[in-house]
Amino acid sequence: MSLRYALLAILRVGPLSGYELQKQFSQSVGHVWHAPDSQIYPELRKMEQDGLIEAEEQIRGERGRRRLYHVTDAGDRAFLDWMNSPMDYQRVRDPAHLRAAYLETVSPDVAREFFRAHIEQWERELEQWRGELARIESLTNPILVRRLQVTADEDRDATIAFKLLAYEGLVEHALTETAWGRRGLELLDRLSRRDGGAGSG
Amino acid sequence: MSLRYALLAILRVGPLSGYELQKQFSQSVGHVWHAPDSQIYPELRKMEQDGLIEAEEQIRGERGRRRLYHVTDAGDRAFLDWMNSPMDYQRVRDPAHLRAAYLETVSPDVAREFFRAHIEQWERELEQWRGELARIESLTNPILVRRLQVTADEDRDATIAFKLLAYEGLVEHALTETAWGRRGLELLDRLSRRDGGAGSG
DNA sequence: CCGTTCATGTAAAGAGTTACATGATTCG
DNA sequence: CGAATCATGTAACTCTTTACATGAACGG
Repeated sequence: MSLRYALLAILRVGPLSGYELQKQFSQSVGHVWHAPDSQIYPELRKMEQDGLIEAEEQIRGERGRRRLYHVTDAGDRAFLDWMNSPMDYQRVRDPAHLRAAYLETVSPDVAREFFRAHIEQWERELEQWRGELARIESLTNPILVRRLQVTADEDRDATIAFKLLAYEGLVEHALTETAWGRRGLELLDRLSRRDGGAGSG
Repeated sequence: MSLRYALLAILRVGPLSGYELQKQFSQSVGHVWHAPDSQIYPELRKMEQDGLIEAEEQIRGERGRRRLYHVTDAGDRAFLDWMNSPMDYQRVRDPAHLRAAYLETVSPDVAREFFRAHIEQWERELEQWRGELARIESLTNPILVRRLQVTADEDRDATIAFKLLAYEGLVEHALTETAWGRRGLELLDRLSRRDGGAGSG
């Protein structure tokens, strides 16, 4: 149910069309909460039905149309209610660590490839999140800039600080994963040395 | 789609009923991949239809029945195929970090409670995983023991080593999260000192 | 006979993924 | 006129959650 609140978080700063929202989304919150356009458009419609947002239908050219959404008071309240409610943590579901626990069933090469891919995957995420951190620090993230324009002076530091903290947490997670992947590769080295060196005789 | 393979991983060691499977599951793999019984029973039926497992229906008492499942050759192949296929990583979807990025919209007390709950949540997971690590090291995990009984001598070290590595990775993740939560609390302290101390004047 | 454990599910709804589908505007 | 971008969805499917539902065997 977080998609709705992720969308509200962005829309609260100012009105956007579904298309713009989707773009902004994939650049900012999308790094924390991915959603494809096929999920965003229907969700916006549902939010409109629930009275959380309202659309201003605009005409582009002869037949083109564009729905500019803005948050209603009810939507604002819904967002703040969510922010003030306790988190419900989902149970852990970690396919990579699940698979890692059974790597003795595959060849060393496949196991090695598994860890290599794991490291690569998390290095990609790392890059994304570090990029986002840099854009927050340098105030070049357009959404953040727009947000700061509607934020009281004394709240600006906190606004930036929380965003930095959030992305730092993600970066730390990614670093934990890449480090783990490298330990996996080291384990494979040890196991192959043992097999290759002393052998069973 | 990992549930199916998590179930196969356990069943491969030896036949179990849905009920036993569910118990074992919640004790071992369930720490990495949670599934409630209402998901396990139907999945077993589907796996049976797909020919990955077979049931031996047993009668208990007058009307009680019990389906003892075992993995077929096709099921064994399916598991190994999965293990040998590349992982498909899901996009990140992290409600806690999403929320953290917007904590400036709530009171310091609520923000503090958020981080406290985050630390508590991950300390619970930490405890689970450390317990599992201990049970692997001391060979008191019944599934692992059964597995080792059907494992060739020279593969036992690797079997244990991969399981240790998997749970160590989860432990490290949990530690990263608790550390992040504590940094969140420190940030709140700094922000409140600044507001309380210097104020805006 | 009563509580615990064993035992197996169904039904409905919600969340997310993937593939498909369409068309307008704008810039060169 | 063609390509890129703007713009908005639907449909089908899979996965997961939550709530509901039932009853037998066994130990005391």
